Amino acid sequence: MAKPEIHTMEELSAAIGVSRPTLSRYFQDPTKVSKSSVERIRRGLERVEYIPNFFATRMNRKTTGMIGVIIPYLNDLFFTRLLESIERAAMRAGYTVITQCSHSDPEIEARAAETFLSMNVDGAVVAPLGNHSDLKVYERLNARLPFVLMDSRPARLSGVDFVGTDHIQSTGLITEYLGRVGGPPVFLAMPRVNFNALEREVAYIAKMEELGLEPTIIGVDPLNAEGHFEAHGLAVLDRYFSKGDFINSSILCANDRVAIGALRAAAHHGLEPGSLRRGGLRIAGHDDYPLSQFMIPTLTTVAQNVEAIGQAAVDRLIEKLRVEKFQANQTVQLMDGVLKVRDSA
Amino acid sequence: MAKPEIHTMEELSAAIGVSRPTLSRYFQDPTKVSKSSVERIRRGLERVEYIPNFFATRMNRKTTGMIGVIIPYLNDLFFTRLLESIERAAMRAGYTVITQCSHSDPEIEARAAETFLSMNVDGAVVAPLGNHSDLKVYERLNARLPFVLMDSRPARLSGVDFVGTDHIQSTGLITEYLGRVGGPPVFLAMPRVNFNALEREVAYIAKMEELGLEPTIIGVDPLNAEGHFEAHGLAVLDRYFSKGDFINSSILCANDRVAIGALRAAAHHGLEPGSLRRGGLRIAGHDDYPLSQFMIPTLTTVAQNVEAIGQAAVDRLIEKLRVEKFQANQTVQLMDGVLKVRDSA
DNA sequence: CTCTATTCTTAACACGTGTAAAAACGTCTT
DNA sequence: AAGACGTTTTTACACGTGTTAAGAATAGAG
Repeated sequence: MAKPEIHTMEELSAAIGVSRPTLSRYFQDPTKVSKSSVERIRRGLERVEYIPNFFATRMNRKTTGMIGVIIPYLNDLFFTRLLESIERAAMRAGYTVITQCSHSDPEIEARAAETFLSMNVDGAVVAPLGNHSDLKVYERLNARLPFVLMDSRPARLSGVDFVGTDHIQSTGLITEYLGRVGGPPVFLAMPRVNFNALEREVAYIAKMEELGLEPTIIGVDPLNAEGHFEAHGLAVLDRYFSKGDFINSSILCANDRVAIGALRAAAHHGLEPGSLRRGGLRIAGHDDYPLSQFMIPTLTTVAQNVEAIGQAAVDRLIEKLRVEKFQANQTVQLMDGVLKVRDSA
Repeated sequence: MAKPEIHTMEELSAAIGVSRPTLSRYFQDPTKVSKSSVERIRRGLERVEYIPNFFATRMNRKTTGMIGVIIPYLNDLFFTRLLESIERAAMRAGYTVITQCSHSDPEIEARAAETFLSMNVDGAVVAPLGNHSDLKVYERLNARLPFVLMDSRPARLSGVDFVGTDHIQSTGLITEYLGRVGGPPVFLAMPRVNFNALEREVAYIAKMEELGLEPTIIGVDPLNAEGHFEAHGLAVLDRYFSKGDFINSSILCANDRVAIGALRAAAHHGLEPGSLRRGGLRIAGHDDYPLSQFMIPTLTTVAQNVEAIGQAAVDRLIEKLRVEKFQANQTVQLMDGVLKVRDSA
């Protein structure tokens, strides 16, 4: 049962009687070798245990066929969906994805970038950490690799390609909806862990002013550690609801995870947010988090087109690494959000 | 501003006046080099852009310092928590984690295993895909690497280390609790995507028989594609509730995601699951999914000790790769679940 | 100042595969 | 049978770093 283990192409060449360069070509692209040889090699490999050494192959090829992806954290289904869509798109294009998670730590993010450089990845896609991440890391990657930022965009960074949601549009859309069907919406901010947090605040204010309404923002000061969005939404609204504030308001949460905390706060105070009764409490979110449709009540939100963002990021990356050094001008792709009207607002 | 880019140690050696072998030792372990040289190298590296080539270093070292991790899917916070705890544990021990996601596809899982072998990872931790995954993949990894399975354990696989939750204990715990505070619990199964699905069913039946109660299992036939646990729970209970079945039962869901769907089904039918009223509908889950505490009502469940499982898996792996070929006997570590009594049951 | 221990440099080979050039082989056409 | 063409083999060098052996340089102790 135990096939003999073979560790080098040289040995394999001796074992199955095909020259090493032919084997090398076979493993890179079987069509580069005549059918008769392919057959001989196939049969040989069945009798023997051999895998080409990953490092040795990558070291000598001009292209490694790998793209590096960095996401800020894993415990968020939004990012895992994004990651999945990127992996699928990359797989379709024949690339291998190496994922690194920065765990909300700029140092880890910087180290991951170095790893990508030292691995000669063909390109890199990064979802930035946030305000406290080191912009030099992105500039460095952008200067040395085909590089695309996604999801959230540092304000003070120029010349870097970006793919994400148009928050002016998406946040404006739901702000307008809330203003139309209920009272003027209040914005429940999220901890400013990334640049989208602020972008959505700004978009909300702009839309409110356009509608001639007075913007109100609550929950800016983070009460919790980063990344605990639900706990943040719960804590902020629990305080307000305890004082009787906002119990009849339309509340637009900066994202669905905050909104889930908000729904919990409402339930805790016996409030039933919903669009049915005019004038009552309404709660809405942003992102269309996978669980939002199962919340009680189901959560009204704006869906980000995650699949399109992942696909576009990979497409743009591949476009860049094809033209090699032509350094085309900066591309910024902003996808529209889609309103998902459910029961909560 | 732009430092000169240096691509090899040879060039670096010439540029900063330190011999190549000394540089090699410096990058592997700076303490292997005298303080004066360390200082000279440090200063040199500040004036120059250089990163050792990842592949060339890994190819020649006997140990790569990498451990491979395979998880079945990303869009589940249970697995991302597990992954995070493994990454933390590995980082503490000085190892780099390479993650691959099998996307519920045995072929991708097998390919990931091959990749790990060809990368000469020092060890591998795998959360199995499920019934349809190829056991030979695990046997192969186990024969060639320090290897640990986690989370879910194939029944017909021997001699492989395992770390996971003791489902007899955990499921027994909540079954007993439900039986004590309410009517005899019904078990809402989950699609049998992994071995835990069946283990929990069996554990439920065993405990029920121990308690002298009649076990009832519903939702075994999956109505949905794999991985859509919430939709499964919702669909199954929606059917039953529509007919008036189980509306006053204690329902133990195979995991929290199923339970979230179950809560949604209850809400849809105007039912309010909870422990307050005797004799009414109760819903409980398993896992302590991160969002369970924010559900409406908050979800009663059994917490898996994810942090301990990740840590134990890494510990065991490191233990194995220290003793190298001593092939110690099989180790099976089962962690206890902890009851989390909340509002839903 | 010499002796010894440490650390460094030099030189060389190793790892496993990519790749190029030239020679050898096979098959098909004429 | 000769020629043309495509494929394979042979041979050799390349990639960037690990690693070793021998000798040179340096430091500290006496």
